[in-house]
This record gives sequence, structure tokens and C-alpha cells, in this order.
Amino acid sequence: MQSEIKNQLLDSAQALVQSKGFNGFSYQDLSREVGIKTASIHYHFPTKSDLGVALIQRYRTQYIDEVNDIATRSIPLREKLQEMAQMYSKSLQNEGKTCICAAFSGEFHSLPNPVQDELARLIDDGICGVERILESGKSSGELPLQADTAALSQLWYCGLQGSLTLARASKKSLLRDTVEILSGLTLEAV
Amino acid sequence: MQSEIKNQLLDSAQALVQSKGFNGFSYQDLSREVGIKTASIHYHFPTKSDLGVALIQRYRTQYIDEVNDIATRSIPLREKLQEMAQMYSKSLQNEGKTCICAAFSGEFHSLPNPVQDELARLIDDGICGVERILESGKSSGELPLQADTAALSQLWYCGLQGSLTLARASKKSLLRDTVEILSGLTLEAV
DNA sequence: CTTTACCTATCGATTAGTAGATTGTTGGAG
DNA sequence: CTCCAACAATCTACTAATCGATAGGTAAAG
Repeated sequence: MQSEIKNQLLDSAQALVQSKGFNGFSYQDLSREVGIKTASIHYHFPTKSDLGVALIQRYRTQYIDEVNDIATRSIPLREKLQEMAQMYSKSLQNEGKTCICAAFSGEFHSLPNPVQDELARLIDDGICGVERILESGKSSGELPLQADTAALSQLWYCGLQGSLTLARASKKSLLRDTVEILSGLTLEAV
Repeated sequence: MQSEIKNQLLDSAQALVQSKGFNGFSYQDLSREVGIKTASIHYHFPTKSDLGVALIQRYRTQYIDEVNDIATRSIPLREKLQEMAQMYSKSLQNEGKTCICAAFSGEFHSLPNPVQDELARLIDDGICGVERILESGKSSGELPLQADTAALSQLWYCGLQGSLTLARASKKSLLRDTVEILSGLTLEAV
């Protein structure tokens, strides 16, 4: 198990990335929030790149667990998709946080290479997660066997990430509307 | 008409935002690219906030013009949608640039307030632009009159922004696939 | 007596931004 | 036509703050 301080640092860093982006916060911000000096943060995460990588790794494993949990639950596919969407809408309502995936992606070419690589894995697993949910709809007969779940899951993931991120600046209910129309298209589609 | 240097500054700043985000570049970077000292840049844009606002304003008017041009052209709706998508895929292929809309949005809570406000307008106009294209498909009979173009245009815009941004980190052809499946769903939908 | 987890103190680089001098151009007034 | 004032656009030089990161010390735990 991770040390308590390390988890607190990751918690704070994650919240900061989700609201301000990776270049939008500093070790000083973390220092203030967690209550240890910036030099001590370097003990846990020698470079900011290390912090970024650890951040994405932890987020990814949490995401996989949550989505797998949703995919295997005994509820209609429509509800599974809504639950997944709720993972995002919760953090959006709570201080307007977007997904760290979209936050990192927007600054892609300013990221340290190890962070870029880790981000690629997060996106892949993100899409796979949605696909696993959609596939569960095939086994249950809610989705036709010939449905292109690979393409659909890409659309879902990109649509979720996009609407989640844009929703903070727009007055429109982008996330809710996107989920609604995607659900409709998915469940009635060919 | 704007001064030549001012346009060069905006050009460079735009490219930098699209690849590294608003917090990912400095006046020093602009100085190197344009060839005037950082102090001289402050003459044209007193603060970085001013630069950000000007950037979005210029981008927005250009976007509106381009999309209106596409919407009124005498080509099938499917081709209109592909042309719009090409606006994005071009800059993606050229040095992996995302839309400044998504770039700014990811860092939302670290942006100066005037930039946040201007960003909101960009997103609104972005969605309206897509809706205008879809509406032109109603007049031509390619889209049923009862099609919910408001919701569809939101989905299109969020999907485009999301896939465009995520595509830089992923090996998947997210943008192309997203456009393809969205075109299919739009043109065959209820 | 080594390791863990913190500290103080400091580093050089970079950040956005300012002050004030110096150019080039332009448009009158004599 | 010439001089001069005004202006726009750039420069040099600087500031205070902040950035990520390092060095070296300390106290406690095993």
C-alpha cells in the first residue's frame, strides 16, 4: 500500500490537473494543500514528470476497476451507460473537474515523454472499458451481434471527453445531452 | 487591417496553444519565433490575457466564415460534413495540432476570466456552425425535418473536439473513425 | 547504522510585466 | 523644401515572483 502522504499528494495533484491542467499548477500549490514543503514533495516524486506518470497510472487502474464493475452488473445496458456517464458528471458538478485524460491531452506536446506514453495507455484502456460495457450488451441480447462496438466505443469515449471538457465553459448541458443522444443512437442502431 | 507583426504573433501563439496549451508557452517562445523582443510583444498585447482573448476572437471569426462557406455550398450534406472534419484533420496532421477550443477548455480554471468568457463564445459559435450545416441538409431534403439538429450538432462538435485532441496520444485513428460513424448515424437516423 | 521522511536553504532559469531610451515615419508649419 | 513635433514600434535593461530541482542536515524508526 502507498504511504498516506503520497496518496494525498496524488489526490491534490489529480484535482489540480482536472481543473487547471498539468502546466496550471506547481509543487507550491501541492505544498499548500498537503502541508509539506516543496522539497519534501520531490522526495516522493523526484520530478514533475514522475508525478504525472504516477497520477495517470493510479487513475487508470481505478478507472478499469470501476468500469469492469459496471460492465458485469446485472442491470440493463442503458443503465450501465448512464452509470459510466455519472462517473464523469459527478466530478464535473464537483468544482468543474474534467477527466485527467482530456486535461493532459490538450497540453500533449508540452508533456514529458513518459507522461505522453502513460497517457496513451490511459486512452486505450478508456476506450476498451466502454467497449467492454457495450460487449456485455451483446451477450444479453440488448445489442445486435453485428454491432460495431469498436467504433461505437471510440465515439462514446471521444464524445464523453469532449463534452465533459467543453461543458465547463459553455452554458449548455453538453455532457447530459451527449449521453442522451448517444444512448439513443446506440440502443436503437443497426 | 491588423499590423503584420500582430498577425505573426497571433499565428505563432495559435500554433503554440494548439500544440502545447495556453500555459505551455511563454512570451519568450513567441519572441524566438517572430523575432522581436518580449518587451515589444507587450506593446501589442499588454498581458497574456489580452493575447488569449485576441487569439480566440480571431479564430472564432475565421471559423464562422469557413463553416458558413461550407454550409451554403452546393454539395451533398455528407460532403459538407467531411469538409468540416477536414478543417480539423489538416491541422492534426500538420504537427499534431488540436483545436484551440479544446486546448483552452482543458486548462479552463487556470485561464484569466476574459479568456474564459471569450472561450464560451467560441464554443457556442462552434456548435451553431455545425447546426447550420445540418440545417442546410433539412432544406435540401437530405435530413428529415423532425431531426434534432440542436442535439446532433452538440454531439458532432464534442465528438470532433474530443477525438481531435485524444488522437495525438493514441495510435488509433480516432478523428477519422469518429467522423465516419457520426456521418453514418446522422444521415440514416430517424 | 541504515532507511524513511521530512526539513532549511539555496540554486539557476524562467515567468509576466515595466520603465525609459531609441528608432523610423508621417504630417503639418514656416 | 525643410524643419519639427508627434507618433508608432521597437529596443535595452530591469524587476519581483515563481518555477522545478538540489544539497545537506535532522529526527525517528527498525
